[in-house]
Amino acid sequence: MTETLPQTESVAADQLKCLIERIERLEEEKAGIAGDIKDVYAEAKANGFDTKALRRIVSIRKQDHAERQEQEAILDLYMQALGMAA
Amino acid sequence: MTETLPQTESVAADQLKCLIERIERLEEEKAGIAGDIKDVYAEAKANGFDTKALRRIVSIRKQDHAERQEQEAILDLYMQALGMAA
Amino acid sequence: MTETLPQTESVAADQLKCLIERIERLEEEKAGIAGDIKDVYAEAKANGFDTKALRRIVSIRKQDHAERQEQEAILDLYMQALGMAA
Amino acid sequence: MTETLPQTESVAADQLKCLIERIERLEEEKAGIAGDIKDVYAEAKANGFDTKALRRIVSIRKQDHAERQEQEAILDLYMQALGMAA
DNA sequence: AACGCATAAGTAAGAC
DNA sequence: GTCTTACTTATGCGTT
Repeated sequence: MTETLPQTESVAADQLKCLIERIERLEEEKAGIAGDIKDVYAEAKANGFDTKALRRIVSIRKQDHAERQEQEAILDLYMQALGMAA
Repeated sequence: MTETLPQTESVAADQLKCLIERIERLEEEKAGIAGDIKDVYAEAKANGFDTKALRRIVSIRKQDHAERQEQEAILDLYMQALGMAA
Repeated sequence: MTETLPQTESVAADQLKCLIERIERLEEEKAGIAGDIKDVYAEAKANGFDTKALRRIVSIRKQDHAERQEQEAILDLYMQALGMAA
Repeated sequence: MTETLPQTESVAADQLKCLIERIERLEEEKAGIAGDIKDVYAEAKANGFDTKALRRIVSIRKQDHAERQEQEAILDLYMQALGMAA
């Protein structure tokens, strides 16, 4: 990118470079945390816990209970209609 | 969990609770960063960049360049065999 | 691929071509069925059903109940430990 | 669903049941075909093909070739701007 | 026409 | 070492 090119192009290039660097930095951080999570599961396993069950609990707790039950209403209605009522 | 249960169980429960809380805290952080990444892509889009192409660049840069070209070779070979040579 | 190349190469190329064509044919079929499914949801919606709830029912029913409850045992144990018993 | 409920509800329930059964039947078919595809890849692998490259070829062929090159152009442009020109 | 969601593909890790 | 399973990414679809 030299001075023979229109300025707008080099500006866009700089902008692009900057965006990508920000993304890459953030992805690094994310990967670091993912590694930490893995470590916790490994530690749990080493202490005799079933990691598969662990993951399910985490997953279940993740569903926001408010929103979940909001949907539950419609769901229950349909399930009753099908004779699937719990 | 009352005093009628063996002590070892309550210890395990405490340990479990602790593990799960650590995981949940880390996952929150991870989700936060994922959100930040999304924001950067949104910003890029708002500035007229093609986010799909952006993602491809990030992805390409991620791959170890040596290993990348190794794959490219196999791919080219197959494509030639199919008469799909670029 | 001409007769100046070793025969084994052209054989491999034929084999490759054949494999790919089989895959492509199957993927076409699969896409056709996916389209049919979409149509059924559209029809359901046209009859006043909430497609989101519909999808959830289908999803719930998909989990093989036997295997699901098998896992449920461990899960319940852990949830009790956390004071999350339903 | 007994005669104490309004007739419209039981009609809706029947309709719903029917819709769900149709969806489930189609999803079964779809899963069957997905299995067939997996088998073809397995066969390819057994014959010494690199399945990863295979998948990429199938994927590439899927894209409308015109649209593909359109994307390639944008990508090249961005890569040049970053000094990543191949 | 653009946004977010939901499914589907591909990738990488863990179990047997 | 293979094979499944889980996670991540990507594409396409429905909605607004």
